[in-house]
Amino acid sequence: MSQGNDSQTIEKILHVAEEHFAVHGFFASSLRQITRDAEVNVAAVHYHFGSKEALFVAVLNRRIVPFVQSVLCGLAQIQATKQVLLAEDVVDSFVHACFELIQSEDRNAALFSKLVSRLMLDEYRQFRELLAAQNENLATSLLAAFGQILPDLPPQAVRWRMHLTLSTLFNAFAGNDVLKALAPATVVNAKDPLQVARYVKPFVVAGLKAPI
Amino acid sequence: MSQGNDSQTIEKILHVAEEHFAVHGFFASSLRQITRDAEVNVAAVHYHFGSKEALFVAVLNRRIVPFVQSVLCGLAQIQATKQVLLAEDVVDSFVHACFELIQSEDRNAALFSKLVSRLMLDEYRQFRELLAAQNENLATSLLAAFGQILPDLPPQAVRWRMHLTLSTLFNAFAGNDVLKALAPATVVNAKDPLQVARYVKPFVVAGLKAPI
DNA sequence: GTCTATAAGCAGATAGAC
DNA sequence: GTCTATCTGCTTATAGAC
Repeated sequence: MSQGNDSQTIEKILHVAEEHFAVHGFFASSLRQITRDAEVNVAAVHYHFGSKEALFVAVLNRRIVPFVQSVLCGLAQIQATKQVLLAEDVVDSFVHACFELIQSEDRNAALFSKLVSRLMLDEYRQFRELLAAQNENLATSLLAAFGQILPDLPPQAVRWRMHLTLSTLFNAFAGNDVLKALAPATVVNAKDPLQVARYVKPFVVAGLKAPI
Repeated sequence: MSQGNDSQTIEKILHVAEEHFAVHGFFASSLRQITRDAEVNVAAVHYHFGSKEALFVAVLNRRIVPFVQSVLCGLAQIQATKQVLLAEDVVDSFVHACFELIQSEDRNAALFSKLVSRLMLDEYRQFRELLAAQNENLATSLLAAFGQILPDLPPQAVRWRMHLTLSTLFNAFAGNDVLKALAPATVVNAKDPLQVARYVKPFVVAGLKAPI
């Protein structure tokens, strides 16, 4: 019990760092700005986490475990009550997991999608390896589920449908907006998760069930 | 005619900078690395472009103008021969424009999708404004085209379908791969544009035509 | 137009007092 | 566990010789 109020410090750092990493990315975020906003000392990051990279991994790991569990639980529940798994079911369990993050008390939990979008885009190899190690379960279970809902497609096509579905969902919930880059006048409200869910669900479900 | 071989220098800088910005992002790229790889002097960037930000804008502008023209020409051609515009037509004209970049002599042209993906994700406000000014034509024409192929949907839903379609297409051609982040074993070959086109086209066409 | 040298600042990381 | 002070290195940008 030799610790002081370090858990507060750790939480404050994780909270602010998550925001900075999600909004500005890993390289554009600086520990100095993060610790200033979190109102902790600069040295605290190195004391508690060891390095900037280790802090980034900690930020990701805090969200990914509950997220994966949420998706897998949702899938298991549906599979227990239904005999035939539908495309809608898989998409719903994923969307539901996103909403659990969004409606969490910790409002920054909603930034998880944006962090995952960054992992897709950037060349964070060292981080990917860490994540991949933790998520073989999710990928295996999801792939099995996608195989069930698309029994007529060859394995390669099933993987592509899964890839496109997850990319589209993560990017949609990340609140990214192409139209904003192309023409601000025609913008949609990509930041509102209720809107996102309403419009993205029919889109990916239809994409999943598309004929070959 | 007082210029020496400056056009070569400018081209070399643009070429290497595009690669660095697309792969590592704006902030993680440094002018020193870019000029080292381009085998030009560090000061050349400031002499020819003025600043790192101005270089980034120049890199984007070099691709966006021909891309927009390509999409709009494709659309106009289809509209000239057909009376009824289909979802497939709009997707095809977009995919075709991506392929023109990919099959260009300048192999780095293919990185354009990755750059746009970054613009969606990152908070490059100053760059967005510059791009938006140049692309009102594209957005207006595309929105009209999407309205034609989805006559039964309310305007809000049409904007969302367009948003989801363009996001999915740009991200797909960017070669990003969620599965790689989640589980390397189940990976698809997201870097091969032929594969991308083959699997993304039916996906987004079905998403576009989804019932409400 | 190209180059060197240098300015001015911020980054991550660490040592050591308290 | 917290803090200050500092080290080392890299960044963008510029001034001025050639």
